[in-house]
Amino acid sequence: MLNLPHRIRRLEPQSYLVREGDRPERCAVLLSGYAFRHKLTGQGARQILAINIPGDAVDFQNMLLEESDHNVQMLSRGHVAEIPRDAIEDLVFANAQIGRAVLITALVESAVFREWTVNIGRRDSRSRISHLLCEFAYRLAAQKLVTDGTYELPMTQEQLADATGLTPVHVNRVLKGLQREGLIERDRRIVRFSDWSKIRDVADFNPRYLHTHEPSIAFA
Amino acid sequence: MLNLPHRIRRLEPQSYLVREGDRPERCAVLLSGYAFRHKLTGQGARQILAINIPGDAVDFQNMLLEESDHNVQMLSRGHVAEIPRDAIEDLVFANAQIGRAVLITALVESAVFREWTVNIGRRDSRSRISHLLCEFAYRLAAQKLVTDGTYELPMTQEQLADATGLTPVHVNRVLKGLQREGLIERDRRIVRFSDWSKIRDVADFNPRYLHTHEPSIAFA
DNA sequence: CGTACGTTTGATCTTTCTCAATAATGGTGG
DNA sequence: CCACCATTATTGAGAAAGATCAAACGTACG
Repeated sequence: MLNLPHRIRRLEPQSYLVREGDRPERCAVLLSGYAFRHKLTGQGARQILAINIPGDAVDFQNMLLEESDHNVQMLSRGHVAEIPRDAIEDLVFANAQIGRAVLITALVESAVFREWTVNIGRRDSRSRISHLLCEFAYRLAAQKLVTDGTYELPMTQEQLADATGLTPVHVNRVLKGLQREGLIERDRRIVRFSDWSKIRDVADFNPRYLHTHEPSIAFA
Repeated sequence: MLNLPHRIRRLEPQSYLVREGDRPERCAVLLSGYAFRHKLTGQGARQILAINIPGDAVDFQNMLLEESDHNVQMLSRGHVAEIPRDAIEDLVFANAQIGRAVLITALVESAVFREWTVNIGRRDSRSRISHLLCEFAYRLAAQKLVTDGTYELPMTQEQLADATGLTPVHVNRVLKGLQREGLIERDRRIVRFSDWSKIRDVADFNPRYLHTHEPSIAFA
């Protein structure tokens, strides 16, 4: 895909890749750094919908539609390659191999949205936060971004709250609880699982929805 | 799409169209009746993820993946046309027009998943239930299934609860409340909005995420 | 080295859940 | 058509998870 014409851009934390209401004109591929999708309610509450990690194509979701229905913002500093909408569209519809790959990517992200709905709708705060930590670990591991069972979670507790439908205060209490129970270790934004099978059980985490072919080695 | 080889089936309420873990072998198009997607947690709680109405193709979401990550079940009696996976795949990748249409359909459903996450994560029970009622009305209206501002919502209060992340008891209290406030009228499963603009405001409902080109006449 | 942002903690309040009982409804077989 | 049964809806009382409010504490960076 990076054989297409593209432009590399360096982005600061909080900068917008997509704004709700925009007409999508390009698709960014995250080369480094993290991004997040979110939406605001009429009352100004924010719901974070997904976290994107390096390697993710950030705007298949909006690309073929007339206007974007949510925002995408950088979580950390990073780089993206921006490819014009037309170039991607031509490629996707000209080449069945690539078309299939793009469609599958979009469907897998859709599966992740569904799992988040389950997480927020039907798990208590402890499972809910653990689930987010597990998903993130698992996806990072697939990109070889986990070392010694340790990874960086570049989110503030307020962002974690907006991703899980909780308040920052409650997120803090739950994280401390998980720590007290010996399920996780934390230092700033660094997270380490003491025992993968325990946290996985607390989280009710089943990676089927990620549709990864081979289980990542770190978390079998 | 119905020019492809297909088989019409009549389905009873509660019958499964897709089970989590299945390898998708066909794609069903709903001709009549309603269906719903759902997932169960390890503790047996159910989260309903989406409602499908006549005209929806029920399994673009799983079709290209190795195994289904959620269940699809009939809500009411109805008919589906089942098209073999291979036939659809060939068509989608051979014909760019159709490929584009299928991709857009999948992306719009994805947008609906996102809005449900916002609804469950960041709206209180009153807005949340109202939002579901508004979305349903709006989508039905687009299919000309609303008459005199009245439509059938073929869901039990338990199903409404599983769709909104609430309990059936609370759903009941909220519905009664909306009724007492004069926002909705109900008779069995029939719902009528006394004043569309009022319920829309309570629901914080903005149809942008449905990506319908023309607003449905009933609810402009 | 101060200032803004993020984290932590305590006290209190509210929404929603849980448990339990009763009432209404719809479908079925006789 | 009617009586019966299972499912669904409704209501009340009490409990609990998580929210809110408020303050203090850390820490990173300019």
